[in-house]
Formats: sequence, C-alpha cells, structure tokens
Amino acid sequence: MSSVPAFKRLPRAVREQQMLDAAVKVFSRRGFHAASMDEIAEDAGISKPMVYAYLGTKEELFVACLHREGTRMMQAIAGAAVPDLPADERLWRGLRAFFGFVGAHRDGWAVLYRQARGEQPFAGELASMRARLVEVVAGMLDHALRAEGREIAALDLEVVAYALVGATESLADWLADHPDADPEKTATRMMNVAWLGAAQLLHGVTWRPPAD
Amino acid sequence: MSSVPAFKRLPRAVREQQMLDAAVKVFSRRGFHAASMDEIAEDAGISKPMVYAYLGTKEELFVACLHREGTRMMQAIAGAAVPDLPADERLWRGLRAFFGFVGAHRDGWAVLYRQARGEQPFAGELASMRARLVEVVAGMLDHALRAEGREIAALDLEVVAYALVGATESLADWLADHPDADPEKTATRMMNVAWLGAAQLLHGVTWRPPAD
DNA sequence: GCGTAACCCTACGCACGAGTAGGTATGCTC
DNA sequence: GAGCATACCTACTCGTGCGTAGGGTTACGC
Repeated sequence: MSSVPAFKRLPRAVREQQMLDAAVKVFSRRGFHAASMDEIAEDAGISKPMVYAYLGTKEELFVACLHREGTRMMQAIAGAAVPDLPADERLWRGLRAFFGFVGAHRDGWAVLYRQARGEQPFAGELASMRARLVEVVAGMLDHALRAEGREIAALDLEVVAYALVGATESLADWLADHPDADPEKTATRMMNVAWLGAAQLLHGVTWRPPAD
Repeated sequence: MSSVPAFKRLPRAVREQQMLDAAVKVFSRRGFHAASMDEIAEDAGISKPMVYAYLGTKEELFVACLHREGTRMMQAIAGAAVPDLPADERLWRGLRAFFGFVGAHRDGWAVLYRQARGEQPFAGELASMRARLVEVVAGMLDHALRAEGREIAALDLEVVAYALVGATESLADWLADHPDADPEKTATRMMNVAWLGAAQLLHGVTWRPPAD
C-alpha cells in the first residue's frame, strides 16, 4: 500500500541548490557560528545527514555558499563589462550591475559582506575576491590616467581604489537594509561620489594637507 | 611561611581594564562566538569566575568592549573638532583623529567594525554609532552647502555621507591590516577621495546617467 | 522482476564551552 | 588581632549542536 509520499525525492543537483539557498538564508540572518546545521536542514526541507552527504561539514558548506554567491556576483559585474568605452561609462555599468545584484540577492550579499569578514577561516576567501575588484577599479583609473598622459604611484592608486570599493560596499549595505530602495538610483548616487572625485584626480587636481 | 604570592591581588578597577583588554584582543581575533571565556580569562591572567563576577555574561562583556572602544573612538574624534573652521579643514581634522585612533587601537577597531557587524544582538549598538558619524558628516555637508546658497534633498545627502563614511571605514580596515602604514598619510589619501568629490557636489556639479 | 544505486530518515555519541557552587587567602578597619 | 569585605581559585553541571551509525524506501537499468 504505497501511498503517495508526502515529499518527493529529488535529484542531487536540485537538492544541493535548495540546501545552498537555505544555508545562505540562515547564515545571513544568524552568522556562521550562531547558525545551526539543524536549522539549515529544516529550512531546506530535508534532514541533516543529507546536508553532510552532499555539501560536507559546516565549514565546507559555508565555503560553498561563499563560492556560489561570489561567482554569481562576479559574473553579474563581468557580464556588464564593455571594453573600449570611456572610463566613466564603464564605471557606471559596473556599478549598475553590482547594485542590481545586491538588490536581487540581499541575503547572498549579507553572507559575503557581513559574515565572511569577521570569521577567521573565511576572511581570506573574501579578501581575494575583494582584491580582484580593487584591481579592476585601479586598472580603470590607471588606464584613464595614462590616456591623460598622467601617472600616479601604484600604491596611491590602489588605496584610492580601495576607498572607492569600500564606499560602494557601504552603499550596498545600505541598500540591503532598505528593501524599498532602488538599486539604479543608488548606483547613480555612488557615481556622484566616486566619479566626481576621481575625475578631479584624473585632471591632476589633488588635495594637500594645510601647513601646521 | 607566607612566601610572596606569584601573582598579586589587584583592585577591581585595574583588573576590569585588564579583562577588557584581553577580551578586545580575543574577540577581535576569533569573533564573538568563536571566542571562549576561558581563553579571555587566561589571557587576562585571571580565572574565569572573576570575569563573570566583574563583567557579567559573555554578551555583557562584549557590550562592555563595544562601549569602551566606541566611546574612546568618539572622544578621539570629538577632541579634534573645532567649529568655525572651513568644512574641508574640519573634515581633515576629523579624519586625522579617526585614522590616528585606528592606528593606535587596531584590535578595538577590529571588534567594532568586523565583529559587531555580523552578530545579530550587537548590530544595533554599532549601527547607532555609525549613524551618529553619518549625521555629523551629513551635517557638515549641509552646512557647507547652505553657505554656498545651495540645497540638496536630505536623503541624497545622507546617502552621500554614508558612502563617505563607508570609504573611510574601508581605508581604516586597510590600515588595520597594514601595521607599517602611516595613519596620517592614509588620512591624506582619504581626503583626496572624499573632498575632491564633495567639493564638486558643493559647487553644484553632478553626474547624470547617460541616455539609454 | 530483481539487483543495485541513489535518496532519505531517526536516533544517537561526544566534545566544547557557558555559567556556577563552594571554598581559600589576603589585606584593611577599628 | 578579630572581624569582614574583597580578591581569587578549583572543579564541577549541563545545554547545545556538530557529525555519524545504521537502516529504510523508491526508481531505474537490464
């Protein structure tokens, strides 16, 4: 008397995605340590041993989340990249893609940005992703500078890029906390902060500390 | 035969500070959940029950750390504030004080910025401190704008301020990870990013998204 | 229709770490 | 120098949550 099973069996690939969805959700709300494998399993509509069977230990699961969300984000940005465009337009497209991603994946962003930062074992993972972003931005600035026949020390350039990335992340965080906010508009605001300052730098205008 | 005790008894106020020092150190390295009260006690050169007797539960201890480091930081910034100065000079002094603090209290900064962010119960504590900073920056911008006879929607102003604060925090983070970096120089770099852009905004220059 | 592999479960072992019970020693006051 | 408060300890209890042992059921190939 095989009654219809209450919940159907699903292929591994599907279940894995469901688990990752649940994990991202729980990790983003509770943080790595406070999140429990039981809650993740329950949220995924599955039992705990399945999670271990498919995704491994808690750390491995978190890394898997990081990877999925990270590559999604990078792809969203890369997909918007168009070479041979003026620097400001490239920056604009990158920002738009980025804020679009954050707006659509607020949980994923929270895991990436808020959680992975503090936890020792994963900070490196995150830092390398961020480093790639910084590199891209610094590259853009450098490219634009050379086009103007100017040059700035590599370290300074990196630090400026770092600040711009930080400002962007900060606004993304603001966006994640304001569900009714518009990603597009946020990107515009970021452009106003970033580009106006960067454009000045590109034209050789710099600020110097006052004497004394 | 009362030999000299290996470790002497100390008044409560002193021990509390030692405990807070140890707690800040351990929390900054491990994060709230991964940090253990045993390790904190050991690092403070004291036994665990003393920590409970003086500073209370783990959560209360963390909040105490947050408070001490937070007020230290706010005081460092407030101490550098001089009203009746042009906006750029005020910003410069604030930034210098801020980066000076971070350079001198890297552990404290790590607790504030990297740890308190993710953990649910404390995010609010941190957010309110940050909100005060954003308010100060937004106030400065608003003040400078009015002096120019201009005005910007309050929301836009807040978001710009938010981005600037984010960029600053990001550079602080960079500073915390580069022990040999110079806080003063970092502050100058931040000024270059922040002020050049802000000055443009103040003069009514804005960036608009391209058609299409 | 039968083996086998993939999917899925309930129910545990076990370590780690928060918080406490109950007691000892030291210095300070009068 | 008796009394008392304060500083300090060792040695526990007990909950929570990671990870697993051991087994059941459905689909699918042949």
